[in-house]
Amino acid sequence: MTNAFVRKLEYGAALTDEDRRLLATVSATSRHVAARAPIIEEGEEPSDVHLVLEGVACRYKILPDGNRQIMAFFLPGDICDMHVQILGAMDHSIGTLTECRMVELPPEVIVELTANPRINRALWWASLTDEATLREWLVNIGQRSGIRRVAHLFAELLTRYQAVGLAADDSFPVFFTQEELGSATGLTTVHVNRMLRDLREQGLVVIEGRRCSFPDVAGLKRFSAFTPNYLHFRNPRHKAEAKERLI
Amino acid sequence: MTNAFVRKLEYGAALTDEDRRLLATVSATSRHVAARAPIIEEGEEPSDVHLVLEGVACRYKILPDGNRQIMAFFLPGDICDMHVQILGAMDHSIGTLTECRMVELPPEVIVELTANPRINRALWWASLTDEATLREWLVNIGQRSGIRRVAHLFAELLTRYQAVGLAADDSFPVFFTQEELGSATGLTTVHVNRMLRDLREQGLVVIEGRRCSFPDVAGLKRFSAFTPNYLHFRNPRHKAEAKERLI
DNA sequence: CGCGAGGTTGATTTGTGTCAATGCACGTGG
DNA sequence: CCACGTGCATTGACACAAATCAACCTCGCG
Repeated sequence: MTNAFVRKLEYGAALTDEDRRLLATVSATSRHVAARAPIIEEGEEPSDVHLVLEGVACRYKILPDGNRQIMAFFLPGDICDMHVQILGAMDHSIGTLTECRMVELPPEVIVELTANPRINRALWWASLTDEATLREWLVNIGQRSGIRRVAHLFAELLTRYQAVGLAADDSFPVFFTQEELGSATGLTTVHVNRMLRDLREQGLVVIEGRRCSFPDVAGLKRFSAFTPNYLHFRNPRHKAEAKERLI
Repeated sequence: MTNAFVRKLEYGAALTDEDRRLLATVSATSRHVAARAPIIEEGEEPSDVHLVLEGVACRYKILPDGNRQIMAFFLPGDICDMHVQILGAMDHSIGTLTECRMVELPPEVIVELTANPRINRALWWASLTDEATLREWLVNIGQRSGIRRVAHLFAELLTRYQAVGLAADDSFPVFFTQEELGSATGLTTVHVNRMLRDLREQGLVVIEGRRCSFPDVAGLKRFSAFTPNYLHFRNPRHKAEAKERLI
């Protein structure tokens, strides 16, 4: 009865069982999307809100010279384009990386969801953490060396996968090519390859089969100066209790 | 009776005279803030929403090694931290660059403003364009060479100053040091200095006295591949008319 | 008048990009 | 079932953009 979407929103508000049922209901009908398929493209006017239940999608822009910058990875539970319809034309594109199971929420459903104060708060929380993640990516690309950029991205991805219960063993699926990793970190494919070799030699990252695992998570986080505060994965019940204690 | 805040929100919704009066009223009481003064710091829990009427502030993060990444410039009319209170602790800091005239909007006023559907829409629009600007900064730092990064930033700043009626003559105040420009573009001070020299020699940027002006705006935009779509400065009245035509 | 913050310039180093070749795994069709 | 093609990973040689280090300049201001 639960899915990654519900599990993620738990961090945004203290949901009731009824809230969970509503969320499970609206995300019950999902469709399969092939790998590397477009979802919405720059210039289009979006109507439905998209949400990833399985697989990975991304937000990106393609420059005149053909280079692309990936601006976000959407893991299971993530909403791709909440609110963008207010702006009219899309200023970027969204597409899948792997095969995905996705949900399309029409405007009426969004209205229904936001009418519920706890769900509304949780959706807000999700939007705002997405933006905080974007800010951290800017810091990552703007200030860190290539190897630390890749390490930091991995630390973030692991933390996010764990938050929705999909990385209990400190590993997540290899949903990316090295070229895509480069597009996300502002590095070339060749350089990403070398940085991965260095990280492997340092015992921080192991890529085997279709899994990316981390034998020394603490070391990875230390090396990349990763602090999870920007992801705001604090249990909302604790928050509420903390507030009560103040009164 | 109008100020940069009202002028900016005009782009977000078709405001009525009454809306403008309300906006002017809530932003009537402003306070002076010194240059390089903190507004909110990472870790704090914000309550009021801050808004710049005159001068320039910025959003930034300081890394363990002391480097800082500037993630946004707040020009006159810009809101610094709408909605962040939902997340609890700030994951970044906000501070002034120049002397500023700022408004602090307490939660009750935000409630009053968002109760008005047009103003609510305009505030949403402002948040979403801020996020779009952040995305473009990521593209800028991730994909463009140093000189184009600086040029693109200038093209954006000029466009934004013009949108609030403060750059009729294709120039805006020099609100930054070269070090700050470097923190915003992910370059060192020394390199920013050289890029500015190159831009001057190419006739694209002139910095004289306290003004930064652009003798060849079209050339600047072409050189930096600047397209203003992500700023979403389309007059909402045109949008409404365009929709009517479709019906 | 002298000090300090910010700007400018040169010499040198280094991280990352570019170009090019090779390897490897996997799927497909003969 | 093998041969081939294709997409992705890997490696080396080299080029270049940007960082670093260091000195000096300029100008506003106490």
